[in-house]
Amino acid sequence: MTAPSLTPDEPAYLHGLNAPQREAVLTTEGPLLVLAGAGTGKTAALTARLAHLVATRRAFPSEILSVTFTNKAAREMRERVGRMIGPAVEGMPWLGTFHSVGAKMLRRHAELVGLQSNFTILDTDDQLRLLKQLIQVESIDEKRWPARQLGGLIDRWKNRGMTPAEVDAGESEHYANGKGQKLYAAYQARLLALNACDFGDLLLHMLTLLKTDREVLAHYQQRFRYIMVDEYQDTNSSQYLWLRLLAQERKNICCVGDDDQSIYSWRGAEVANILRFEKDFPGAKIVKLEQNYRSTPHILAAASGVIAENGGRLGKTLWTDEAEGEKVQVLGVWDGPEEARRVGDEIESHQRNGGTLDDVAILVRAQHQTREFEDRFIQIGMPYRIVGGFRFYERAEIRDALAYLRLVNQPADDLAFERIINVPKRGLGDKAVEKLHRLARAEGIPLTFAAARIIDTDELTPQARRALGNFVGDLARWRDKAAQLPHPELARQILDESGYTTVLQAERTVEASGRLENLNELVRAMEEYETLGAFLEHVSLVMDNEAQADERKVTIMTIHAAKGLEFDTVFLAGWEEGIFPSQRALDEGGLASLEEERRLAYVAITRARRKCVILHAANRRIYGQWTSSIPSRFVGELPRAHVDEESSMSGGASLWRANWSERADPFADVGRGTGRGPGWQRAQQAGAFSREPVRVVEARGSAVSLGNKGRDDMSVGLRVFHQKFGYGTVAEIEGNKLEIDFETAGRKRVMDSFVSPG
DNA sequence: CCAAAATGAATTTTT
DNA sequence: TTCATTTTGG
Repeated sequence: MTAPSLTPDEPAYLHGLNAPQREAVLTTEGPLLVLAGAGTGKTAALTARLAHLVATRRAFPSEILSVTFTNKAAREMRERVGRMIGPAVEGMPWLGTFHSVGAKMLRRHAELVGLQSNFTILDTDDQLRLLKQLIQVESIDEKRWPARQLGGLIDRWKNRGMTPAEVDAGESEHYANGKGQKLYAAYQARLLALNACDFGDLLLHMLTLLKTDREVLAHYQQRFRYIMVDEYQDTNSSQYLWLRLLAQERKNICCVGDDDQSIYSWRGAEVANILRFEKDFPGAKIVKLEQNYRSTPHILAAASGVIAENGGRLGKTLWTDEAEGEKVQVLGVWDGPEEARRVGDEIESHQRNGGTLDDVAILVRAQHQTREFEDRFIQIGMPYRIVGGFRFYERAEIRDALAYLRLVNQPADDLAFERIINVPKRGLGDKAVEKLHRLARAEGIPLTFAAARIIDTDELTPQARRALGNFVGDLARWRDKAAQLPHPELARQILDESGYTTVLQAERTVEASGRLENLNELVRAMEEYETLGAFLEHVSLVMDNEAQADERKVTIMTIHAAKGLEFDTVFLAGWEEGIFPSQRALDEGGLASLEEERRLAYVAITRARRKCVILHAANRRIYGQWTSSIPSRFVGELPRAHVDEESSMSGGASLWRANWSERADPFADVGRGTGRGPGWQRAQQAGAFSREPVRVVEARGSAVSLGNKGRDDMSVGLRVFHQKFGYGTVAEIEGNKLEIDFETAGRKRVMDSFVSPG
């Protein structure tokens, strides 16, 4: 990073920036699009620009809106800007994620959309439970029309900035024969009644407000002298419309992004937003950051070669001053376990050469691929860390604890109430809850109040009545205490008095003690927040759990999770047709999805600084079935000059390559049902495998038919063993169901998969 | 009401 | 195969 200084006394924030970066920083007025390739110093430019705006007094920190997608990105920017401009960064209230900024605005104007400013922010779990209730009310078969599907649909509508009124019949048709719109409307009404918002609402409500309320719009248009947007290629329509309205007046909007790294279209991101920036903002200036400070030329060339296959790009050419380095390695292996073994071996030799483990990452397409590595690494004692999966705030015990706090904070939070009414067990089951519901609905009051009322009647059994009475009493007491006690102390008392900790302590298992530990951590985390409300806001928006970067471990994660990160050595596993590109993506989205998968490949390769190893296996077990597979088409798209190929099977990967190039239409099986058809057949014909594949199974259906066929090692009179019921004799066989006379447990009907010949 | 048994689903997931 | 969720029977 050396660029000649423009002036000897130039400000510190320009140090080390190259010419295009400087241009991005110094272009303050008018619309600006910064196309920043992977590893080109985007954040450096962005933060310098912020510092520049403040240092040159073009705006007060409070007059700059800068939005990111992740809390991590926001935090990083805040820290870096802080280092440049000092404490003034404290006065940057509008630096944050789209959602946190949206929430902040919305709390100010909540009453204009029918909310109170202490509204609750629901997560996907709450959202789903709410939808299930509404679906039931409409007596729709939830089997046929899952709540998830409706949830996904509503999210998509919200991503596109559509309120229920804007959903037309065609759209509505996507759920339960046209009931989609009605349910969406009902859902929104219910949210208002609960004084709650889902993630989408944080933006959609604000968008509606900006569109309908001139005063509010004018206020923010005036306020934000400058707007900066990170990862612009990931914005959805609603975010785009929101930004466009806010920028309309002053037009000082700077968007930074990379169309080649757009990998979130399934979450509503519209690459089109970045592609048509110039049209949206006439007179826009475009700056390209193309000098890469991260990877070797071979790695860059490999990545560029793959991404070049995509159409409709804005187009950038990454280059670097770095020395050659190693070629990208492509490794063909026999099966999944061998893949894990090879990676393990490579990492061990990397260690022997003095390399450290936190320089190494294994990137996979889908979470389940991490298993194979986990198994192997446990075996060889390789320290690893799997990123993703369950996050702290998604754990059951944490969500339970939060539900108690939410309910104390906001009595109308019915979802929290339902979650914990019988947690820990109080003897308040479905029947009691149903009665409560009925009363609450009839009276139009929250469950908490309905509960207080119902205990004065004889609707419930005496037992349930007493339990509920206690619960209502507890809640009232906690609410009183909330005013006096520091909130971490309040939380501690709630957990004790509700019996939650007692139940866990009584369990005496490893898991239970882990949960208690988690709850302690939660209470500790609360101490950093002024109020209970502030803490709850943090939890609903900042659901990330930092920590544990201490030990030296190999990182295993999905490519999606790796975006924005970099490692010295990167292993890219499972580059096989059907896995990557994922069959499902191909089936559902055709060419557009294939291109997104290719961008994923590009993101994956560009994570590597010095060494990049791509692996593919010829055989893999998928959902318990052995399936043979051929290398990903992306392997074939790697420019040969920058790649070293090796195969643990005779024949070698070159045969697979030939195989791809001879195909006239590379998208021939896009959209095909199973994707297991022509691909593997061709691979076999081409003689790519030196041995017979273990077993080639017809795509689907076999699992089902096997399941019902029953097993052939069972016969009437046979003595068998069952994990739970012990020994017994088979009395009857009906498909895969057995009637067994157990020696101690008596006669039971069980599935044959639960017994073994004894 | 609860635990065991049966059933069903299984990319990616910044908030 | 392995998981989470729903159904069931005591």
